[in-house]
Amino acid sequence: MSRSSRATTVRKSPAERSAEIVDAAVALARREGLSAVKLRSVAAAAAVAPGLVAHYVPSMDALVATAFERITRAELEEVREIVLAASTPAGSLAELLATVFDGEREDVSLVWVEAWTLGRANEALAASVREVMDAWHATLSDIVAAGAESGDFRVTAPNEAAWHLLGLIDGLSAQTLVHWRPASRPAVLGELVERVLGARPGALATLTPD
Amino acid sequence: MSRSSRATTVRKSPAERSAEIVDAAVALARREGLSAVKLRSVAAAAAVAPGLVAHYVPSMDALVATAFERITRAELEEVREIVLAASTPAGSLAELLATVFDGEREDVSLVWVEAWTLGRANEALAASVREVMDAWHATLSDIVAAGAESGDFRVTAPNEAAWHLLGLIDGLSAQTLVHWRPASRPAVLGELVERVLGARPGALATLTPD
DNA sequence: CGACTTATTGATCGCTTGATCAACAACGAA
DNA sequence: TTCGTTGTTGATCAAGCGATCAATAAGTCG
Repeated sequence: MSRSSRATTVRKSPAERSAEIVDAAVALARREGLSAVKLRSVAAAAAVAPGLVAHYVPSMDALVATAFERITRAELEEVREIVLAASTPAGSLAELLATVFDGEREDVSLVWVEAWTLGRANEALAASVREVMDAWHATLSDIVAAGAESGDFRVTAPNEAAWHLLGLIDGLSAQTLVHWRPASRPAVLGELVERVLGARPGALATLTPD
Repeated sequence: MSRSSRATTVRKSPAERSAEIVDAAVALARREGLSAVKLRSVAAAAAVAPGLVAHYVPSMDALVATAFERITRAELEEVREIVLAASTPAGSLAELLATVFDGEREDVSLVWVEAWTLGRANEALAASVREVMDAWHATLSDIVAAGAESGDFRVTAPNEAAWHLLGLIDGLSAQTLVHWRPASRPAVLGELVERVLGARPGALATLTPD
């Protein structure tokens, strides 16, 4: 009864353990937000002593930035694949909006909104935020430009329209985060976006599957 | 040399002192954000002992919620007055957008974005957020509805269009907060909003004074 | 099997937070 | 002036944070 605890510890390779810790941080951030990524909570999630987390990570700020990057990059990649599967720019955009507003992305929305404020005290995070936002804008810009070229969209400034769309996506996501809006109404949203882009009415109608 | 300090304290009426403390919290939140509203920082800002802040306020969460409400209500009131001064719905909206995106509202944007996340752990704040968002939507909805009735706007769902506009405002504000976008380009923004509302091209042209 | 390397532990430090409370003193009343 | 009310102070508590580091033990190698 003297040497009570000290749960049988297993030694892993630094690479493996490091990956486990980052994975735990990512999972934690996805579940409870970036602000839940603490030294001790990550350690608990990775079933590891607090000191080990600090040992494998330069700082908690860096770990938070890494978690943000992993989560948001994965989301963007997912959306990109869906977009590429569509045959027309209008179809791409319809699928993109349907995906982003499918109501199952509150976790990622929370990560985004937290990142905007935490970035003020975490330079690494701020840099990541700018990076991923940039990538989002590029994706949207490509779609809008393609639609402008094909004639599906009638826009004079595809670049600015992409900003507009990104702002709209961010803003509506944040709104749903506050649980204050029942749920974005995709049908009306599609109609409004059609107008923004000068698309043929109904071009984004796939936003309402049925 | 024993009874060294104890800066000559002046006694004020509870009402006056309470107001000073709230004012200090509001000023602090406006300057450094809601997350800077701490027991000790507010005390310092009000030139008062930490204990006195706790004495006049039920909890720091409540004080943060109060500061949020004061700041955002004041902004909305300011915008409302500007809107009422315009003679047409299009003019109202043009003035509203010009005001909101005049580039001098980063302080309020920060307060909003922080409130969205802090609200998750501060029920009083969350309630205030929903309240003021509701008030914003009502203001926008009134303008859109008036424009629809006068024929200036061609919208089928004024209520939804107001959501759209509010989301856009919130999203673009958050973007500028990250300092990642040079500055929203009002000219293009106006054009895009005209499309959303089915307004005559140039109807919101006052967005670019010159 | 014993010795060495090193992954891992967990107590610990220093700091910040919100909150509490006994002691103090400013001001008006008597 | 003296007394009592009460506005005010600042030390203090408990909790939580990131980070550090001596001690420990798991795995490997001779």
